[in-house]
Amino acid sequence: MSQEAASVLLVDDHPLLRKGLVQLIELEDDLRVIGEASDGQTALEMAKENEPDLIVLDLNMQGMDGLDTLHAMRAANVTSRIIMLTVSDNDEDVIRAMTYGADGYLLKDMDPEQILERLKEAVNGTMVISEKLTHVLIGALRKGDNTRAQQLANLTSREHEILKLIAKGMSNKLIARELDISDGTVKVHVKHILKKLGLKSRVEAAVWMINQGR
Amino acid sequence: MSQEAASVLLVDDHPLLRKGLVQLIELEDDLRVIGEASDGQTALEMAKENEPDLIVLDLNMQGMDGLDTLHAMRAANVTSRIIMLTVSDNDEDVIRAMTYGADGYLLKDMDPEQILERLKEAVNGTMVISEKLTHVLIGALRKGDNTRAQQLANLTSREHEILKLIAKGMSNKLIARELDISDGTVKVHVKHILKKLGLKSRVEAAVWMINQGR
DNA sequence: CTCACACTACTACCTAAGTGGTAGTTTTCT
DNA sequence: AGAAAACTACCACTTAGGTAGTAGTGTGAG
Repeated sequence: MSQEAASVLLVDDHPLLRKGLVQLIELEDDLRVIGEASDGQTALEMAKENEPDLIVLDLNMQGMDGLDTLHAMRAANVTSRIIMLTVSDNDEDVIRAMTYGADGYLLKDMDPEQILERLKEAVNGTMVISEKLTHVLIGALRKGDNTRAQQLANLTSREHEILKLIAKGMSNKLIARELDISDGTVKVHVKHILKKLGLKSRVEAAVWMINQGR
Repeated sequence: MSQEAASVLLVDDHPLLRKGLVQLIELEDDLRVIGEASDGQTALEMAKENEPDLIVLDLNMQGMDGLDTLHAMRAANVTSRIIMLTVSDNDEDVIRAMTYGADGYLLKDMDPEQILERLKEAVNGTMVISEKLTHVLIGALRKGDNTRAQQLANLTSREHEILKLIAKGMSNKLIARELDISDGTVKVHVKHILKKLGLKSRVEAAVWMINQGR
């Protein structure tokens, strides 16, 4: 597939982890790190400019998180292969990442050798997922009735936004002020959120969000 | 201080991060990695056997977490310098780590060069703390009145019990049933909890508990 | 023993949260 | 263009949550 080394962009807000990845990747002649970013914005810019063959994207970043960044990149027609790398084996995250157009999802606690191998596979066009996570996808593909991930996926972006604020402990009034809408409207959204998630109160929603979401 | 290189034990459940650290440390002649562990148990055993000069300990590990490991090591009379390394700049964690006998507390999002420098300082006996975190300690040292950790310690066992149930998303009525008391009484406890923690609602309490507690 | 505190319970009151319905506007999909 | 869904807003209503004060019981410290 490649006469020359594939270009790789690393995105992670932990310099230490980037360091580990760089070292790992540079062992491989087929891969060459052409850039590093520690946040979503710069990652997006670099991706648009350089169109690397492969982007390794951390899910848990401050500010614009990994999913947002992924979303933004695909919206900006970045065609690079994008692999999510994360500590979390959270169901929601995996499924969202895949629906947002990720080409793979790897866990940081994998063996470095395995990670490297998967990255090479990814460049060659294979979908790569940690073994731990394949069952999640299988579950998600079972006719859409009760998967939590689907429940969450069914939330509108507004609802999701509000759910995140609830998970910060904010009251309807505060949320209303934050989003510049009436608190009655917030109540409507909260009602829908609770219904869609099958929960009984904002407290349950907050707990659910903190445990599942991010 | 040292004719020969100081021995270092790395403890982190992310191989990738360990890789980054190893590379970083091996740049330095003064430091030599003599072991790696991915969990608390083996870390403890290795620490007891080898008594390394320095132990770099991740806070967020599965199973026995970093604080537990630290605690266990000190209980086993491990005299090595122990530096906590973590993503979290959480107040509780910092204070707990220091009271449990950590010699330093560094954040993973620091510059690798800085981290390395701090590790060397630590070997030479200096207390090292990320700058971001010094203010936390200052706050904690201000006559013991308002530290979060102490606030939590000030909760009665009943209040703590109820706080945990709130953090599961339970309503006053459910909690009352669970504890076999009236829901009015639960309200009283909740009021006290909110007052002691300086929070405004059970939702904030739930969020706080989930984030701080464990 | 006495004092302090935790735990319990109750009343009364007020605010926040959640439900149900209607309805106008914008966005998105077809 | 037209249908469907999202977002907004309002009203009316019920329930849950939080505050304030009083008070009885039990327990542990001094």
